[in-house]
Amino acid sequence: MSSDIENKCLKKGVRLTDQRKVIAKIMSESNDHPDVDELHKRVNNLDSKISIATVYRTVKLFEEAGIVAKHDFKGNKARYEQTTLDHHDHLIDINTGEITEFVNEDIEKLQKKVAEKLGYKLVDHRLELYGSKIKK
Amino acid sequence: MSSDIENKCLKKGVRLTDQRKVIAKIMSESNDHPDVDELHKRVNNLDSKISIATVYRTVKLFEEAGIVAKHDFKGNKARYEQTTLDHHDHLIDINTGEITEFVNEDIEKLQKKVAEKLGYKLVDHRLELYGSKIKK
DNA sequence: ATAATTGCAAATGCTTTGCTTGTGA
DNA sequence: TCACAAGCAAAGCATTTGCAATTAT
Repeated sequence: MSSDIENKCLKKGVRLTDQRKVIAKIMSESNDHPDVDELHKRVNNLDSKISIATVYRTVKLFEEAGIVAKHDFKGNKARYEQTTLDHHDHLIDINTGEITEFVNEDIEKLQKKVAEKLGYKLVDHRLELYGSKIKK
Repeated sequence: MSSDIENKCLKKGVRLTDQRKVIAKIMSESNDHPDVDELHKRVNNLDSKISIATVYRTVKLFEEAGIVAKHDFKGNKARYEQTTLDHHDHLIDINTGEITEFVNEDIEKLQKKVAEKLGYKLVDHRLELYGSKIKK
């Protein structure tokens, strides 16, 4: 059974090795935002011989192919997630590290407007909210 | 003549050494967002014996005292600026690296609202726009 | 066949730290 | 005086890379 990411690799002409298939499968199944260490652990459950160097190389390759997205949240190592159709930003729980995704079109529009007012074409952006859970 | 940052140190009870005075002066005079290497170079023009370790330690100290702000823009080393009264965000020119500061109250409000809707109290945030200059 | 990929260990780049000597309040 | 700070070099940490062996197409 080929994973979602595996199919994207085929489409983009990314050569599929056994290691890449395993990493693709793990990332396709992950609904969180694992860092390389965590990915390596999960990958090693399926094939314990895959090195962390290969995970680093593969994750970078996938990122350059637009298949996965890399995030450098505050004070942490890089974390990855499969690219989705929709654009979303992240809210990070400062106590637990838990990540919630959100979409807000109004903010998107304002960002574009701000950039244009300053004489720039908006190419990319980064919006992260850091908060603590409100107990009710 | 004591610098702006030097005064803040006095107010916060941060011990003032010769090295810290020099670093404070340099940062007070800087209107850009220098990284530690750049700060070290500027500082060494006034006192060539100040080590980069001291710059690292001092910049961290100032940050913890709320005197300077640290930014980790995409793909770069940490950069610093003196904290100002107003809160502002940054637009980074993807071609030149040039940084423009901006303030947008509407975006701020929306961020707070988004966090609350998700059950969080907004504690901190990060908003960076990346763009390329529009030629006219 | 053969250019690309892997695993390993060593190298990297930024940042922090241990230790000894120096110094501000 | 004496707890704290500075300078130096070594250590840390995440990530990248050189090289010889292996593999996908």
